[in-house]
Amino acid sequence: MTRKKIQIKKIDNISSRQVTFSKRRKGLFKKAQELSTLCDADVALMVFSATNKLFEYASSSMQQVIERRNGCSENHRLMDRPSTDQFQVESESSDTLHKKLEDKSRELRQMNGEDLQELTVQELQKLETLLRRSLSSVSKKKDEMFIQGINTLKRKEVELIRENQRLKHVVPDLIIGQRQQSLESVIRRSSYFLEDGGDSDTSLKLGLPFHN
Amino acid sequence: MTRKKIQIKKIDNISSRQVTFSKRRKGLFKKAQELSTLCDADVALMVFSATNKLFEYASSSMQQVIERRNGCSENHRLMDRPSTDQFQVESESSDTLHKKLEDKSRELRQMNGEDLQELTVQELQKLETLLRRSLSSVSKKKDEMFIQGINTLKRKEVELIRENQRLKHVVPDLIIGQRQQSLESVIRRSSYFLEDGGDSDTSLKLGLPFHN
DNA sequence: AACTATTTATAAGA
DNA sequence: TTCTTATAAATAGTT
Repeated sequence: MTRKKIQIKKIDNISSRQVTFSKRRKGLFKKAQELSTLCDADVALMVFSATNKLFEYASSSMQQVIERRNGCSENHRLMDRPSTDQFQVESESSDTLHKKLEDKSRELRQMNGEDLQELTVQELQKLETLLRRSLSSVSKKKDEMFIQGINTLKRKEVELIRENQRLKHVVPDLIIGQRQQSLESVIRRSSYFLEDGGDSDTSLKLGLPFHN
Repeated sequence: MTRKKIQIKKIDNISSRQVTFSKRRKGLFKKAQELSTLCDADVALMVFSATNKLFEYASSSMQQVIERRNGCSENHRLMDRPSTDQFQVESESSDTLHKKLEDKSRELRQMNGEDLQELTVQELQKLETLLRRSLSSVSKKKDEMFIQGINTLKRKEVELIRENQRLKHVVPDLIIGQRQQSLESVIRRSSYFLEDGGDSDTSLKLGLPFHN
C-alpha cells in the first residue's frame, strides 16, 4: 500500500511480519475506535499474534460485548446445568491446555528458525543438532520413497516390455490368420504396441506420482 | 478524510451516520482480515450498530477466540457467573484446544523427523526445505552469538593489557619511592600484574560463557 | 451506489 | 525501534 503494492498473503520474512503486525494492529485499533466514536457503535476487537500474545480493544467492555453477542448469536443454546465444581474443572483444564499450546507453539516457532533471540548458545547448539538429525531423517525418508517409486516404475516397465514382446508375436499370427486381409490397417491400429513411442505408460517418467 | 477532514466525534446527522457506519465497517473488516492473513494472527471483531444489530468477523471462529481470550485475560476470574452459555463456551473450546494441541504435536514430531510415513513425497520435500531453512537460521544465529562473545572477550583483553601496561609503569615508581626498601617482596607481591601468566582473566578462553 | 478529491495508512528504507 | 517518504488505500462529501 505504499512504496509498493503487496499481495495479501502471509509475509514470509519474520521480522517484516512482526513490523507489519505492529503497524497494522495499531491502524486497526485506531479505525475501530473511530468507528465506535463516529457512529456510536459498540466495538470489540481481539487480536492474537502468531506468538499467542493478546491485544484487545473494546469501546465499552470486552465482557459486556461478549455477553451481548452470546445473547444475539444463535449457537449459544444447548443448555446443561454445570455444577460449579464442574465448571471450575473445565476452566482449569482449559488453562492447562492453553499453556501446553503456547509451549508447543513456541517450540514450533523455534524449530522454524524464529524467536531465536530468547535462546542461549547452548540451546541453539542443541537445536542445531536436532534440526540436522531431523533433516537427515526427512531426506532419507524422501529418498527412500523416490527409490520405491522408481522401482515400482521399473517393475511396471519390465512387465510392459514383456507384454509388448508377447503382442509383437501375437499380432503377426493374427495377421496371418486373417490371410493378410487389411494388413495395413491392422498394423496401423497396432502401432501403439509395436513401437512404444510417445507417451505410453512404458516410458519411465519421474514426476511426483507416488502417493504413499 | 477526504473531501474534507472530519473530527472524530459522533456524527449528528442520522443518515450520514448510517452511511459512514456501512463504509467504515466494511473497511474495518477488510483491514482485520488483512492483518490476520499477512501476519498469521487470529483476529476477532464484533460490532454492534447503534440499532443493536451485530456484525462480526473472526479469522478462525468467534467462539474459539473468545475462549482463548478467557484463558489469557486476568479479569475473567473475577465475576463470571457460570451460566449455561458460559459453560458451553468453555466446553466447546476445550475440544478445539485439544485438536489444536494434537495438530501442533504432530507437526512437531514431523519436524523432529518422526511419523514421516504419513507424509507424501511432496510434503517431505516441503518439510526438507523448511528444515534446511531453519537449520540455516539457527546456525547463523549461533555463529552471531559466538562472534559477539569473542568480540566481548577481545575488548576485555585489550582493556586488561592496557591496565597491565599502566601497572608495569606504576610499580617501579612505587619501588623507587620506597627507596628499594623490601624490594624483593614488593616485586614478588606484584608478580601477578607483571607477568600475566597462568590463569589470569587476560587469557582468551572460549567456553560457553555468553548469555544473550 | 458511484465518483473523486483528499486524507490516511503504510511498505520500504534509513 | 522509530522516523521518513513515496505510494496505495480509505473515505467525506457530492451526484
